Order: sequence, then structure tokens, then C-alpha cells
Amino acid sequence: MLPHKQIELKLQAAAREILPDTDVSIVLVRPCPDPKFGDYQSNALMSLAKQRKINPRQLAENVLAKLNVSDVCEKVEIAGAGFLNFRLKPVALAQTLESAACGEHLFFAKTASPKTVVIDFSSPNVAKPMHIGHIRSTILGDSLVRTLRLLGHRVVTDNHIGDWGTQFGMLLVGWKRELNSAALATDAIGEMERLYKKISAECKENPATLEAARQELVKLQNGDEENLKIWSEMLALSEWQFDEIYARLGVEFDYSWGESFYNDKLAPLVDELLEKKIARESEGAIAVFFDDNPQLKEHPALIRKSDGGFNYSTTDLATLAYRMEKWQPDEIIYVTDGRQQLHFQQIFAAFKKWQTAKAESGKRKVETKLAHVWFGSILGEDGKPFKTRSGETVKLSDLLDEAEERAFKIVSEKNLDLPEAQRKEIARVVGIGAVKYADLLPNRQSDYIFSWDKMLALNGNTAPYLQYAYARIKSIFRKQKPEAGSQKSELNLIAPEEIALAKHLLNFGLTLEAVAEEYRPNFLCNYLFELAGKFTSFYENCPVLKSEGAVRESRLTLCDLTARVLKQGLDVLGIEVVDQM
RNA sequence: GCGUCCGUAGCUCAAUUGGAUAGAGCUUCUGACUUCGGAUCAGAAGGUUGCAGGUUCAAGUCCUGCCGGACGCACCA
Repeated sequence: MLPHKQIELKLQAAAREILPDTDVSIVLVRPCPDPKFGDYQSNALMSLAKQRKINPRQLAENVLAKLNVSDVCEKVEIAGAGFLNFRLKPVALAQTLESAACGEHLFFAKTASPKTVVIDFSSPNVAKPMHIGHIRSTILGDSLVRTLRLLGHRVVTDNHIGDWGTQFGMLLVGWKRELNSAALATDAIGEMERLYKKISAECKENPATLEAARQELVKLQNGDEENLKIWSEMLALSEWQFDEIYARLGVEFDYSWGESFYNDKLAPLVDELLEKKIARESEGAIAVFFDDNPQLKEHPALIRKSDGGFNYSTTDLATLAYRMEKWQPDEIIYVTDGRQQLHFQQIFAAFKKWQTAKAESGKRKVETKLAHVWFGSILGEDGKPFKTRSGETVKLSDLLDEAEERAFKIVSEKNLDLPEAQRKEIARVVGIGAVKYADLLPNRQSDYIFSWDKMLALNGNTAPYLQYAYARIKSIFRKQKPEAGSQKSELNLIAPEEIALAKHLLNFGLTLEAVAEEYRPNFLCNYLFELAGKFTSFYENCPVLKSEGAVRESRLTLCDLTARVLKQGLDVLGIEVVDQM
């Protein structure tokens, strides 16, 4: 068990002894903000003291009297108003690293209580190009998937593709009237997008076109053979595009059930909600009202339009119900942009009503956490909102191309001697990595100002910086002559830089847990950036190959562990590494 | 009008959710052994955290009021 966890458990036990009727689960041990105070701290006793209206310092002293952590810590100190500061014993630090070097762990532990989690992310639309608007959901969702899986949870990924709905009426009109087959053969998505834009614009001016689109849609939804055939073709052409992009991004889905998958579940759903008196008629439409919810009182959720058609709320409810039935998840996570907050509040509230009604009628109720993990919207470089209809959106494939091209130029400058194929491969890993990292680094809730330079930066707090640190370590091991079987050596850490690096390695697991808890991979970005920084600082000050004996062995082990954490951490972010760059 | 989110260094952003002296990158300036890989490192400069109150041992973070911005609010997803 990692030292901070040992301390935490003992501290909680001690706190429980002093305050028997108190919930001590808030008593946590965290890394110190400043190493001069110690390695770990706990400030929770001050909160407890406040709750109980007792003297915080006195409480700290009482708890401390019951606490024995001398196996891993130096003398515990009370500071300020009641901080507890812990300093690791060098032996404990070395032992933790040694057990990691033996492959017993990599500074994190699998969860003791695995959850089943469904994650809904990416969700591109059929017949439209994937653009930068899709990148955040895709990258953020994928890194959450990877984090949860690494921590031992069972994760089901489902890409809820927009393959149904009103846009197909217009697409069908366009397809039948003026499809350019040659263009379709060379650039299917571009051609379909052209058709959509053309008819969409026409609908605004010409009611006849709008009516035609409506009729084509009704035909499609009623199973018209010709329309279904065209629709299938549009779907297939789009899937080809999705597959290509996802392959480049290294993103995979367990399922890609689009909206159409739920088509036959919509009418029964509305009927059931009507029958259970959860929904009622209003102005010709069917809606779920939330009179008991002050937040949503004025915002009923429409589940059937006055023309009898269904909308996205209907589909989302059907999807939610299906997922509950199929996987009985402990948690469902939706990764979409922040503008859909109200929508998901409605869906979650409506579903809760439905579930409660089901529970009353004897069906068991599953406690499921529904989480809307939202992110800020994308702005242009001028700070104004990105217009999706203006046609000036940056296509995802173009962004990735540009990233690889810029990386290739730099790779070639630095490594002219490498064969071109290898330089291309390095450029791919570096370019895609830079794009992903740029997307994951900012707090997800801030608005996203898109800039080529920021997205493709290769210096500073970027993926290439981390990849470079990794490549340097690999370079050390390439140069190290395979001397007499370097068995697992004992760690002896002397220089301040190597101690700081070693201590930082121990916080990997804490960081992963925070990412999973708050759905925020940027914590991991910052952790890895600091790790790489501490490594380069160590690298500048502590010769590895030029040192000898035990020091050399110890430093090699430290290098190896750093490389492993860097690689594993980047993998969680969906970013690859190369041995040479 | 109501609701959600935001305002931090010249720029782009952090700050482990109420913790200790608010940190990084970019930019600018000064340095680093013909380098275990310079895609690097060390240092300097840059702040009244939009404004004004309040809550407490402690506020960028919480509460109130202003100022400024983004988004959302019934049949598009």
C-alpha cells in the first residue's frame, strides 16, 4: 500500500477514536503545497473541529496522541491552525520505489469497489464532416474511459451517432434532385454537406421545399424502401469517415448505436409516460412537467411534437432506459458541450420520475448516478462564437493533417539522418499528441478559443515536452551497455533532485483518482508536466551513466520508473510515445 | 426578465473544491560544459485575482450588491 494511504487510514482510525460519532471519511491526506512543510498534509481536522465547535489545535494534538505512523513517517508536526504535516522516512520512500521496480505496482491501486460505467461521447452526425467541435467530447471522453478502466472499473462506451432526424428530409430531397455522383465518389462527405446546405438554405425561403423535405422524412420514418436505401448509403459513407478519424485518434467504441436504433422504442415510451401520468398534452405536444422542481418548473421537456414526431428528448430517454436495462450501470456519463445543461437536467429529472413510478409498480429500482460532464464552447480567434453554418469550421481531418505536417518539419530538422518512414511515424505521434494535449490541458468548463498555433504548439507545457523526456530516458537505456545482470537494486536517493523526483512518482495514483472523481484529465496533464520537469531537473544535475556502482543502479531504476509512469500517464490521455524523436 | 457558467501577469491558462508566500507556458531580457539528446536547463521581469461589502482561524474559491462577457430558456440536435 502506498504510504499516503497508510497514513490516511491510520489517521482516520485515530480521529474516529477521538470523535466516535463523526464521519471521518473527509479526513484525507494530500501532497503538501510546499515541500518545506512536509511531503503530505491533512487539513481536515480543522474542518471537523469547526463542525464540532472545538479547538482545532487541541483536536490535532489529541488525534496525534493516538496516531502512530512511525513506520513510514518522521515525527508528525502540527502547524498553523491545525495542519498535520507528514514527512516520509527515506526508507519508506525507497521501499515504495523498489516494490514498483519489481513490478508490484506503478504507484496506483485498482479500486476495491469496481463500478459499471456507461460513457456516451463523441456523437458525430451522419453526412457531415467531423470538425473541431467534436474533438473535445471525443478526446475528453476517451481519456475518462482510459482512466476508469486503468483504475479497474468496467466501462461500456457507446457512440450515440446522429443518424436520424429532420436533417435527413433535406438530405433526401437534395440526393434525389441534384446528387453529383462524381463528387460523391471522390469526397462523399463534402458532397452530402453541399446537398444539406443547399436544401437547408432553400427551405428557409421556399415553403414548398420545406414541405418536400418533411414528406421525405415521413416516408423514411415509415419505412419507405427507396429512402431507407439512400439513408443506408449515407450512413455507410459516413461510417467510413468516422472510422478513419477514430483510427487516427486511437479511439474505439464498444457500441455505436445511433439514434435510429431507438426508433421503434419512441412511441411506446411516450404512451407509457402518458399512462403513468408523468407526461401530459400541452398545446398539441406531449410534455413532461416538473412542477415540484423550482429549477425546471418553467421548463417542461417535450417528448412529442404537435405534428406527432419525436425529438431528441424522446430519443435520449429511450436510450437511457435501454442502457439501464442492458447494463444496469452504477453510473452513466454524458460528455457534451455546456449548452446542453438544461436538456440533461430535464432528461435526468424525467427519468427519475419514470423510475420512481416503476418502483411503485413493483419493479426494482437501480441507483444510478447520471453525470453530465460538460465543457465550454468553441470560440474563434476573435473570441466570438464559432459559426457552424458559415462553413468556416476547421475540419478535424485537416487539423490532424496540419499537426502531422508541422511535426514532420521539425522532426526532419532535428533528425535528418533518420529514414523518412520513421520520421513520418514520429511526426504522427508528436502531432496527434500535441493536439490531444492542447485539448485536455485547459479546464474543461472554460470556453475554448481555437487557435492553430496553440493547438499545434510543440514547446512549453505540451505533449512533445513529455514525449521528449521519455525519449531521453530511452536514450539512456540504449547507451547503457548490458553490464553484468543489473538485478533489482536498492534505491539510495541522495541528491535533492532525485528525492523530489521520487516523491513525485508516488503521487501518480492520487492524481488518477482525482481525474476519475472530477472527470478532469487536466489534473493528469499538470501532474505529468511536473513529473517531466522534475525529471529534467534531475537529468541536468545527476549524471546517470557517468556515475558508478550503487548510485548508478539507483538512478537507472529511477529513470526506468519515471519512463513507465510517463508512458502510462500519457496512455491514459490517449497519447503515444516514441523511443526516439 | 429568469437560469447556468465565467472575469486571475501583456497573451493563453492552472490553483487537488475553504488551506499555508496565487503557479505554469508563450512573449521579452540575461546566462548554460563542443551536451548521459539544446524539442533542454538556470535566472530576471510581469498580480490590489473586475469593483464594493460580508461570513471565519483561513477567501481567487462561499454569501449579497454592482460592472463586464458567453451560453441557454416549447416543438433543431
